[in-house]
Amino acid sequence: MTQAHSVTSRRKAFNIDYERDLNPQQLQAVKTTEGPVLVIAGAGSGKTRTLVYRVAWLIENGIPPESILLLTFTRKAAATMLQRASSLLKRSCDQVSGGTFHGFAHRMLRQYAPLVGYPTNFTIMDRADVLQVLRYISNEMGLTGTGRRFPPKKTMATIATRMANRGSSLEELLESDFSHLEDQGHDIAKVLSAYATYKKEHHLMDYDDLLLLWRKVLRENREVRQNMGRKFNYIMVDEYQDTNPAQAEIVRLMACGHDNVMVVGDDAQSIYAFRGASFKNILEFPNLFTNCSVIKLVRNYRSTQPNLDCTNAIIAHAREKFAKKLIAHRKGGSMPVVFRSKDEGEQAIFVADRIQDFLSKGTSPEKIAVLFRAGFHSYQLEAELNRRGLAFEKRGGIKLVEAAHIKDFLCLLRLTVNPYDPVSWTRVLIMIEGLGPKGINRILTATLGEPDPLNALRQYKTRSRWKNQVHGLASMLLSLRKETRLPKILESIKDWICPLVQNSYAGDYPRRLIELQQLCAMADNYDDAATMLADLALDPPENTDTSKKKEKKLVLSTIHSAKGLEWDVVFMISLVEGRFPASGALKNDVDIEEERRLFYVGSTRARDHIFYCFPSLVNVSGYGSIPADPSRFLNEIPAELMKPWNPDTSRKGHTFGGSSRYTDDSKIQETGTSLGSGNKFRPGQRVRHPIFGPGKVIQMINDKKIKICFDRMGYKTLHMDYAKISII
DNA sequence: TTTGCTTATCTTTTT
DNA sequence: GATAAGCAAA
Repeated sequence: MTQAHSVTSRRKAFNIDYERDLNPQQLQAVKTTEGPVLVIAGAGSGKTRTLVYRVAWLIENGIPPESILLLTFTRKAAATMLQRASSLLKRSCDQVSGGTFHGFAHRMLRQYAPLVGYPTNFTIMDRADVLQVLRYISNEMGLTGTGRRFPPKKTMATIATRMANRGSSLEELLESDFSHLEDQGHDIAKVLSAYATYKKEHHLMDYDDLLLLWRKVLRENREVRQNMGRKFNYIMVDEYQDTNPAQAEIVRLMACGHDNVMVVGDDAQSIYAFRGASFKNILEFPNLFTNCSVIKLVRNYRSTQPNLDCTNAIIAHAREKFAKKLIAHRKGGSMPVVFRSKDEGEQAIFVADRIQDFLSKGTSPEKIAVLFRAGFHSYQLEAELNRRGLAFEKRGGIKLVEAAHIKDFLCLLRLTVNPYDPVSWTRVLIMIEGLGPKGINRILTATLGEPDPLNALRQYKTRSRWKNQVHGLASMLLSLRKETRLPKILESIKDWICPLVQNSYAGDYPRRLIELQQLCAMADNYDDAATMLADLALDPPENTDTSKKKEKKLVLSTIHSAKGLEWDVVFMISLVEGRFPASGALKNDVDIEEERRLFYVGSTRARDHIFYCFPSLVNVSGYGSIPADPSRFLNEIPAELMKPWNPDTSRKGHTFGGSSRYTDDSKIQETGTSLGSGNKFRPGQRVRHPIFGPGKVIQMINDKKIKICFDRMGYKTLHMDYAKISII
């Protein structure tokens, strides 16, 4: 190794007892001084602990903290680990670099972007911005008029991001994932290329650009690589199973010259395929780094054996065999509970009842979590909890920065960094009364092409009534050019925007004002606007409910946002086909496999108690209550490994009966079919199914059976007594 | 041209 | 149950 630091000097200086706190495998990982290491760590196996101790160990042995880089899935995860390391060492670990791939890439690009033809004053577009730009471009190209069925902008965004993250070509991608769009490939390609040009012209980057451009810098500049290699001697990556090929290559390039890379992850917990990640990446690691040592952590310190028996059963059904069986370190434990409810309302009541049980028995609220597949699955439960006055914190829901007035504010701030950003201009200008899309378009075409858009706007000639306001805006932004103190900048922006916010959100102006003040208060943590904006875009704070009390709350979370966390009590709700596995995943096996891993991730979050809940009827908007089958994943767990909720103590009636599996007896027939049995359907007709979405009738097989080709799922034969099919 | 109103649509998951 | 698109009126 080239840049080794002496590792023998100051042993035992801090008296951490590694042997006592870690098992032999963890110890081996912690004490590896050089070369690549792959740590395959099962759920609850103490991988965070391993990383924390490794940071401590390296520092204790004389490795300068600033030469350690810790990449994690969220910024918070990095911060937590460094905090724990600090308390072990009894000294600050602040100098250790930590954060997310995107955040790190952003930091680097602010320095190196010119090497790939970008200015350093670029701004980051969030997802909503991307959608807006894509819509704008499709409109400009005349692809969205009535009668033309161009893929919705969401699909376009998905196509773009998958191409970027997987590194596949448009043709490959359309063939594999979007076969119904193949004949529109030409138009899609045109939009995508216009999108790329647009971003470059206006100094904008989306999330994927951060990664790809940073990779490009590394690929093309030997000096930068060597710099990185010298600067960061030890690189650690957590949740490596959720990285994509681009990120893997970035790691490879940054480890230039020393190969001191340790990646930690669990192939069975890979749940970000939609973002280009694949569990195969983690298995590829030894090919990327030769002489890589592989360490496996299989002992589970979190859960009890009855719980792990279930999770082992779930993952045993995976097509790819993850040769890992979790063995509980803790003794005892109770069996997972299954509860069938009549509908979602009853499910909410059940969960709320149980939560109150636990609370009254002394469990503190922050040790309880309710997990679900998608954000909206918890709506009914949220209502029920509110009714009972139980405070909760929802993760993976609407973020503070997604609120309209916050966005307005941030767009204004973005303009101080990048005055070429039309997305922000549009958002800001539309606030001015009397100024609409057409007017804005005229302004932007006249000013954005100029070398100095702000001055151009200051001198923009018009006789419209909004003239003064627009000029005032330009003057305000111009005056901020000389201001380097971030708090002052935010203050000016707030002064400008407050009257307008008051105007357009008259009802809850006070609340919004408080949130804006909170935002301004965040300025203390940052040196400049660009850093603050990047941080907010890449790691948005959850909506803090404006009550600044640090009250301990129970958690409602999507499973994705629950990654890496644990609770004493976990409820998994709405475990029915179409919800979990999600309807969009029913079409192919690969997606089902990912759903299964997701189910596995959810189940392994529980320390002591887990409740699997499923309603017999689910609400699908526009269709009312429709019958739903229990999730296939529940059926994959042998019945004897779970116990039904004891009907005696539950409210009444609707618990599932006896030992029978949750199959067809559950089909509850509500109000019959939507359209009766008459031959209302004809081949060629466009129809819609509440779960499968839109499709085309292929054939009426007989009175009761119909064959439909769904846009998203392909061919299905449905029974008309059960399926609620409507004409569109 | 803007704005206000009505109607349709659709809900994975996230850096 | 939010939000975008579509249409009529100011």
